[in-house]
Amino acid sequence: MSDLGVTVKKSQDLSEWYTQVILKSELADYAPIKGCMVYRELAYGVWEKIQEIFNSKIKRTGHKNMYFPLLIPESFLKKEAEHFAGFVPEVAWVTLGGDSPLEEKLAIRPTSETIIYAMFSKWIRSWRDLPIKLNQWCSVVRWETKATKLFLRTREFLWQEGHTAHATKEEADREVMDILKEYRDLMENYLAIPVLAGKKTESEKFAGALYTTTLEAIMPDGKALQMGTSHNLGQNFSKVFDIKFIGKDEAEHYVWQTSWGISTRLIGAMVMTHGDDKGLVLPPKIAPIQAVIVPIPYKAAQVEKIMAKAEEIYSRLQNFGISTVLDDREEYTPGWKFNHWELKGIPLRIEIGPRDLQNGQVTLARRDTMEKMVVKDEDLEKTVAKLLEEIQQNLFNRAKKFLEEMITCVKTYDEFKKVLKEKGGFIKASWCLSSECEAKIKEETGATIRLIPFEKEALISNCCVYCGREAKEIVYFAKSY
RNA sequence: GGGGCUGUCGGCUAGCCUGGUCUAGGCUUGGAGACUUGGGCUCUCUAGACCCCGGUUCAAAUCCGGGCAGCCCCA
Repeated sequence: MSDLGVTVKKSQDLSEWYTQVILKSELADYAPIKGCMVYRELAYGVWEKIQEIFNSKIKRTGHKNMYFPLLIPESFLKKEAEHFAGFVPEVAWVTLGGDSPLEEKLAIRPTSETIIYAMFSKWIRSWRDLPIKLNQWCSVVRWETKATKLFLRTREFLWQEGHTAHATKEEADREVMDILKEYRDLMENYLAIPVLAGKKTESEKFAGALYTTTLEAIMPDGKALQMGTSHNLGQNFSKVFDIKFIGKDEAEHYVWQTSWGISTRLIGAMVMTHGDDKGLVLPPKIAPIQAVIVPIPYKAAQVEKIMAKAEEIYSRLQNFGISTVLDDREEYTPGWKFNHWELKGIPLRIEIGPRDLQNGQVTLARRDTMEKMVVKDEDLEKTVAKLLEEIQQNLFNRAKKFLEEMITCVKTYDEFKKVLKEKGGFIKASWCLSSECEAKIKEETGATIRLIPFEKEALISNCCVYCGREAKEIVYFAKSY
């Protein structure tokens, strides 16, 4: 095999495999600026799909898209102390305008709470102005010092940040959970990545939040990946930004706020979860191209007839709502094209050659199982649609099975360390709620509490896995990206 | 945060240790053409590189220092 394709096995060296798959499939590339990347048409196409799906979800529930400035005055960022402390180590600053120093330096947004809430205080007067539910699609900058990992750790990345203001805590609580549910639907039913849902601990919550909820996935190397978070900000920001309204009771109240986000990280998770030794595998519902038609034009056979058939199939599938490409390039052989589209993860390949033409059939090959099959010409649309659904389901089922296998219950700290070292994945254990135990475990093993599950489960042990004192909660530990 | 490794045509690499015949070799890719086409065909012609800055030296891809970029391991 030439090095056009991926030269390492996914199971051998996940990190090298991951980088190669992304570069060689032309999903993305390194930019000539440290820590920055280029989202090429395939990655951006996937991102547009995510935008399309999520936009339609939040528009149904009355959220509006807006756009706020890239630059945030330092004084805004400083207003909420915990928030500032959490973000300042990785903020990039603008200090010059042309040659002259600015009077107040400006942060390139690491997140937009402060600039948005400065506007909220101007816009909100009465209970009739509530709730405000808005969202923005933008990029943010966080000055990471650790090694770049395409999609997972870059200094600039694309995301969506939602911000809402409500009259009551209960309403904000509901919003946090509603969004988390939509995130989960996007991840599981579109990206085909199963997730665990829960609450973050005090030390892992968003800087400035009352509490943070999270969705966590597991990667093939047993490390967890945070897929999305939804925060209840309480009144922490409304108090410092003075966001007040006159309630029905004619008294002044501070609003209750939420914020939530998902990023292009999801694309990295998708690559790792579904990809194989041949390259990317895109779930059909998120694939910018769902099917590719490769004609097999033997010269002895009637090339024109084969090409005409290929074009006919192309129109039929497009009309049926299946995003299709006809690869009619003459300079590449069919074998070359097979490899090419497999590397790019296109879920379904359709071959049409002399044999198919003669028998009134077409040949289909699925990307997830590499299975080839023949289908009667008249059944094409129906079969293709059905196969795409099957592929979608199969990818999810496969990933779900893996997630379940990667959850291990432990009772003792020795077991904990052994499982973490030998198997990885999520480790379910009892915990006493003390942040000292949490910090010690992190220090000694590198594992953090990824989440406290929403559904209360019976304690595995009555004792905290670290200190042995009375346990209060079941939590999921893991090493993470 | 700490430690280690790497940087040569678009991609993968040879050369570096031991400075000079390096006018930098190969494979692949790109371009032109021919021949092919059910799993990365074959052939001919052609294009293309020493990461940047400085130092040592008669002489630097090669040695030294710094920068930039990437990767890995540990915390």
